[in-house]
Amino acid sequence: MEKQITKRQKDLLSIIYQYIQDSGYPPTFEEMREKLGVSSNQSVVDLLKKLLDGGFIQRQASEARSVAILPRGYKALDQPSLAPFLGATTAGVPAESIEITGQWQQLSKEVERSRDVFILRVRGDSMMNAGINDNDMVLVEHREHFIHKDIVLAEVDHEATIKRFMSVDTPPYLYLKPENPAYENILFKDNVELKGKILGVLNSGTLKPVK
Amino acid sequence: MEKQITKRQKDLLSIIYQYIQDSGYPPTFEEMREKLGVSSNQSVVDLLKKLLDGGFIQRQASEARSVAILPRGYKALDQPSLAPFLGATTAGVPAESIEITGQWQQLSKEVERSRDVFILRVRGDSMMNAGINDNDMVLVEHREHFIHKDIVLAEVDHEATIKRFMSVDTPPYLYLKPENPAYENILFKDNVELKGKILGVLNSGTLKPVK
DNA sequence: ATTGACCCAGAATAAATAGTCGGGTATGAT
DNA sequence: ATCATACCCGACTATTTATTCTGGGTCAAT
Repeated sequence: MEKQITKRQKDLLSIIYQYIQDSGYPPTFEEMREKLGVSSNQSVVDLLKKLLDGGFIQRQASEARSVAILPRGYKALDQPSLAPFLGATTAGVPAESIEITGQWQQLSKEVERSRDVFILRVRGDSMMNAGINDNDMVLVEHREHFIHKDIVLAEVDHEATIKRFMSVDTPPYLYLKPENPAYENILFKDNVELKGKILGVLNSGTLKPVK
Repeated sequence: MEKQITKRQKDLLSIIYQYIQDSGYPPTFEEMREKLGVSSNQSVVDLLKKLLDGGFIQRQASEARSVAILPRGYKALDQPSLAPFLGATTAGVPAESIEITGQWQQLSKEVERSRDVFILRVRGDSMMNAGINDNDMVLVEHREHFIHKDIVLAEVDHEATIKRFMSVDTPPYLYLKPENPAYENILFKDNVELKGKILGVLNSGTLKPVK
């Protein structure tokens, strides 16, 4: 059983989160102590230790303002994670043919928990029959699971590409299909990884869902 | 004429940006000095002063790791601005009826420079005939200028609301029109400010442009 | 009743960090 | 020529900040 966060730990975590939101950088021990409303910074030391052990935060010993909130910490706060996720998101997409131009991050817990979306610029015309053209910007959602006919961001031999995911009950069962007859299907081997689902195309101020 | 950023200043700005991306918090003078490849931290002091005067960064005197990059700094770097913009963006939208749930940020410089988009959750049904319903999430772009029939985010008496912007050549010339007969038109007086244009609705994983 | 998890007080110490002083060089404009 | 600007050097000081120490308290579970 995973260690649960306690009330007081959550207080501190929230203080750290708010401070970073407000100022752009983390608080000092003294500032945390003050906001916690205690008179000893030993309390801060103790609580930080717990948060650290619980995997809610990370920090560099002996370095000022070096605390950062980890994904688990954001989850404990029911807060969306913003900038800290950028690195993680883009790190998974070592694209040559696709240029990473931005990101968008999901938010409210009610609608779609753990939404994780980013934006790519498409290079190439392999999906033109699906309305995705060279130079288009597409909105991609990180996913683990896909269904038949999803348009997916795939990594083939460490090259990022966009194709339609096909799952049929005759051989070859699973393959990637370009929406352009000039290109060939791609069969699933261990060199194929699916990274996300294309939700829509962004162009000239409008957002068009893909089908 | 605005003060231009110099090569060396841009170097430092870039170092700060990268450091924050990597670690989640800003660097110390010493770290900046090292990355700049100089031997005196006076150099860092000088450069930071210039960046400060130029409006590229802000910081708290005598506080460790207190530097933050301002919008102008991001622009100088040709970088999209992420978290730092959240505060600025939301600050302009003191909404009661609309809950701010997130933001989406700027794309590539080539396509639409200075794009500035965020996400709201709609409260109320005054636009239901335009396909915008209670609880929907909408994508809003900050704008200064609007054309006839744009669906806009307006602030009326400091209350945020979404309506259709109407510009006709008979009185009352300019007004806001709800897409729901149960509501009344709103005429333009000095209590109305337009904040942005609604680009589309986000729901269950798809993005539907509004018309 | 005792233990351990959690939390707090008040201080002292050690280390990291920002800021200062008094220069120097090179470049381009007036 | 001299001035201003941008940038740099090296050593030093002042302040902020993290850490350690010594000693508590409560409360729930064993």
